[in-house]
Amino acid sequence: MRYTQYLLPTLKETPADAEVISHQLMMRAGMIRKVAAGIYSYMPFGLRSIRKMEQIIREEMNKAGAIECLLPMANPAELWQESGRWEKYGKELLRFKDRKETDFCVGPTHEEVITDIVRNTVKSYKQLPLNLYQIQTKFRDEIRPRFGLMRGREFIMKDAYSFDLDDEGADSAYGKMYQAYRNIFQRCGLKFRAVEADSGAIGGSFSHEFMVLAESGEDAIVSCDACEYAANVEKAELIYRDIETPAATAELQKVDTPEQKTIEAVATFLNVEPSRLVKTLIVQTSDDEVLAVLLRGDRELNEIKLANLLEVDRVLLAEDAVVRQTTGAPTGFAGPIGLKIQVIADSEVQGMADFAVGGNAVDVHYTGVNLARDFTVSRFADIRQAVPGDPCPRCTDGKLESWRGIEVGHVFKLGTKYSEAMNATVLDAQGKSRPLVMGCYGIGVGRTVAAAIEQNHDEHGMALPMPLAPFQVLVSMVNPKDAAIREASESIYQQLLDLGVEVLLDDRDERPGIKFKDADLIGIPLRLTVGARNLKEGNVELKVRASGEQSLLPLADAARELQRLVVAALNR
RNA sequence: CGGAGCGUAGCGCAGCCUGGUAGCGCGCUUGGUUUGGGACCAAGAUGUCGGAGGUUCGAAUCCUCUCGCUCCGACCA
Repeated sequence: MRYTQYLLPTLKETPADAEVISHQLMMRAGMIRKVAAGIYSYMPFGLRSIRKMEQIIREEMNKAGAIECLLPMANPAELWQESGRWEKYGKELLRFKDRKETDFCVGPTHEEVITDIVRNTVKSYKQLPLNLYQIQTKFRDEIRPRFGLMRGREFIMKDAYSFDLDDEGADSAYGKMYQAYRNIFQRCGLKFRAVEADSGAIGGSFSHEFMVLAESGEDAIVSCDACEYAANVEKAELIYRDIETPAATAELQKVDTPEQKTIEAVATFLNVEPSRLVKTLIVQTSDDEVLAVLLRGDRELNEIKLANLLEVDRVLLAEDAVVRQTTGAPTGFAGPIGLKIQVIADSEVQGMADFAVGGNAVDVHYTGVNLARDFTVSRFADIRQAVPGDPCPRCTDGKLESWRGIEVGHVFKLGTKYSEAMNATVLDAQGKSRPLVMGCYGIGVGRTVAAAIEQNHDEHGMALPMPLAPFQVLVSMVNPKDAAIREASESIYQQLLDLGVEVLLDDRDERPGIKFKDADLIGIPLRLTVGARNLKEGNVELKVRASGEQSLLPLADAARELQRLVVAALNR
């Protein structure tokens, strides 16, 4: 491709509304343009990366035995009513009516459509196992789209759905997808982790998220420094071995703590570490139950763990009025002593004695508090957020480390939720009708490209790895008006095309500075500079974008050498 | 949906408080000089000042309504 015949509108300045690096660079490198909040056009240069990502996914999915199809964006409400999600999905589901006033939605995911197809076409266990996937544009009317392609409303996603006769088959399908995902992200040259994730309301038995490690990641994950364990903090379990409650040595004492509402303030006031305090949170469940939760002073509640424990959709911190009503004191002085509601404590609290708690009255706390003697806990459980340094729940000597990650893929076992709701059954070998056991597997295509940029950039621009780069080689003619330079550049360009290398020829009549700045910005992995200086000696200059290393190549060998480097980088 | 802010040339912004002929930098066009890290000179083009209504002799500027966008929070297969 010749630059002068291409559309590659680079921006010298960073657009004001781009917050994260990948968004800024994708805008500046002319890869995307915003059309509306969370909705982008893929410009030619950006589309090339997107297509490469799709192709890698396609190849690995096919290799894993999945079959590509393409489902409609417009979904009839009927199907969504059948699964119950027309009501449940909420405002994120973009709904509309056709000319006959029939309700439709734009598919944010396609369990309903695929299940409908399978129930109508798959009747026998002999047709199983089956794994269908598509790469398609989805729409979710996110409350708050942000970070460019990272969290758009309209986005390209690969989604796959597996169908099996039984759990065993479904587990095997899951395993194959897990491995395919590892292959995909490995091929993209990404540093990533597969982490255990909360399967949420879907209630599957297991679920993994694929996280690209990046500072700007929206998710916090932990991993063990000794074994393979890794999990989203939402999910990360904590295990206490042999907890014993120490004997009480202190007397229960009421102390005045004027205006000391936060754990920090109380700890400083009482001159103890926050870890010697027990904090009491008043929470409200989605079923409107109010209960008290005890945590060590320096810990955070993991609301998802608590919701799962209580088997409710979600839990929230209670509003001030509710706190006042249940404890008799404003927020900041809640304590377990004398409370009439259910008290749930984090397991860690079981190992504490002689601690301090709120007094359920303005400006009052208790010290020398002990379990059992002073109040009762109805249940101890793992409900706090994991932090770095916590012991690994899987091995004996590992400690947890924490990272930020961008969720680029999610695999999960669905079970029979949709097949039962939508009556998707097959006959087994005994002639008995059984609901299909399903799994679903997503990859955010645009998000993965964005994540790759987050992981591969410097102050001058992006440096996408070879498999995702829009072009493999940039041939930059320093001065197109110089006949010798022009001739040499054109010759190499032609040779590279003949060798099947994806090459962009910068044939613009611009000053070298502009060309080099643009080259760094758009980050094509290999840059060949053809300039008078080296050409006199019969050489051209190679610069590797990512490492910055430079070398001279004889003009005659340049094309072949570049091809070799491209192939090597693709097969790394 | 709660809080904050912004809409003025393709991009980045000033002007608004205190109403009076719409500006700057970059980019763009033409000509010339220049050519290894975002050059220089000269001449030019480009605006429903987000939209509607109001106040006023006169509104980018003041008032009301409205639409869009961004950030923080809540939310998130």
